[in-house]
Amino acid sequence: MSKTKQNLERSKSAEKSRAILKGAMEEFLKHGYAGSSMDKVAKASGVSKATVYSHFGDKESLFNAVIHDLAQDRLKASIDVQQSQFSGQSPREVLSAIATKMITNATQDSVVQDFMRIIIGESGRFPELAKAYVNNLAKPVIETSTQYLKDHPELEIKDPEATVRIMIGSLVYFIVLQEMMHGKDIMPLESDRLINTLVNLIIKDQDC
Amino acid sequence: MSKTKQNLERSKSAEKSRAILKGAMEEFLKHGYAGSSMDKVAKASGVSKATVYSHFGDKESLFNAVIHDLAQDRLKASIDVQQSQFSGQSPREVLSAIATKMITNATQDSVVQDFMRIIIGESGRFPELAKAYVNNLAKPVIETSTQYLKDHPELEIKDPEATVRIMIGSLVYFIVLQEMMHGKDIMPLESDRLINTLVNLIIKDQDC
DNA sequence: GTCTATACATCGATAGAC
DNA sequence: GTCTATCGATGTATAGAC
Repeated sequence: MSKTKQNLERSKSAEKSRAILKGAMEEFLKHGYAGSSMDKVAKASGVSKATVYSHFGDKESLFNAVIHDLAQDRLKASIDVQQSQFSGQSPREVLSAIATKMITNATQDSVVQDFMRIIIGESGRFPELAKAYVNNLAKPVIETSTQYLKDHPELEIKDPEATVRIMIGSLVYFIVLQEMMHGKDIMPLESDRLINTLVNLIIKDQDC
Repeated sequence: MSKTKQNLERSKSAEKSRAILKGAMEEFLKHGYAGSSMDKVAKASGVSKATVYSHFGDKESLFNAVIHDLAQDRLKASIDVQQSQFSGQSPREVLSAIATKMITNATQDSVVQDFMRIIIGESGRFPELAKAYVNNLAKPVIETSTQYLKDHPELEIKDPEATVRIMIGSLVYFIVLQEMMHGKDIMPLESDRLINTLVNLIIKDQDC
């Protein structure tokens, strides 16, 4: 077999792998792990069931690959807390912008919500996947935000990491309760009220 | 059939219902909805599968009954925020006590964690169950705590409800990240640091 | 490598004896 | 009311042709 033909075959196979990963992602995000079947994954991917098994071994391995792919690529942008794009603004503006961006992203992107549902729901049966989420998504956000607070000693924040956990926790819980658990139908709350109160708590006024 | 015999039959039937509910609860909390089978539920309950169906109709109805039972009875105590038991203490002590109790309960009781996993994980496919959780568990806690802050105007809290959401959110996220998602192995944090920072944010010092 | 066809277990749900 | 036995559908996974 010629070298070009080898590469062609290899890229075709890689294409199938991506197609399977994409189909499996849709299926798992929609129906959960136990609620998904390899038959439907094969159909959604446009390949036969045997091809799915030849590429990913078994259902658990495929689920692992899907979640890791989501945690490493697809969702990195959603939680991207780049200080660079906020440079030149006051801490108050920066914190407000980060909070607004988090809530907007999670509210508009159904993949974010489905991913959080599955990663929390399966965290008991798939602890390694939960840890991958913590390492790849939660930890970077917390550490980057903590460093930002440490870089601004004029804010006089005694415990930056605990403060960041309070901020992130408030925002995540807002998304979980209002959007994912459909709480906005029952006890609505404007996100601006939460964000303003949060920023006012963290950044104390000078005149008091 | 005599009246006493009727009552005996009725109570026997009610006993079976409770046994089924208990067995189904174990099964659903451990394996999730799709991961549970009616065969295993029957085995765990000590009755035949046909009896399970004659009492609860189908799998979905049984799941509904289990979740509602958990949300209405089993978990009410875990989130019981009774001001009465905190009377006579300062607001600072009361808030610390509430936060400590929430974290302690959720950390020690695996049923609380499994319930949160399943109610969040299935909130997309069972929105009514998520709403039942909001109405029966989240809403009462938020409203009671909000009323407490309103009853203490000397704290000068501009937006009591938003403030409560921040507090509850911080605590729930701490439990989710550290315990349920196994984050304590990766990025440990003493709960006291979170609680102290939280209370200091909400209750401003007089001397500033 | 990828397909069709199939093996074998388990699923939700029910019929019929008692 | 509760059981055993069983139905048809669907589950994961694989064998064998190409």
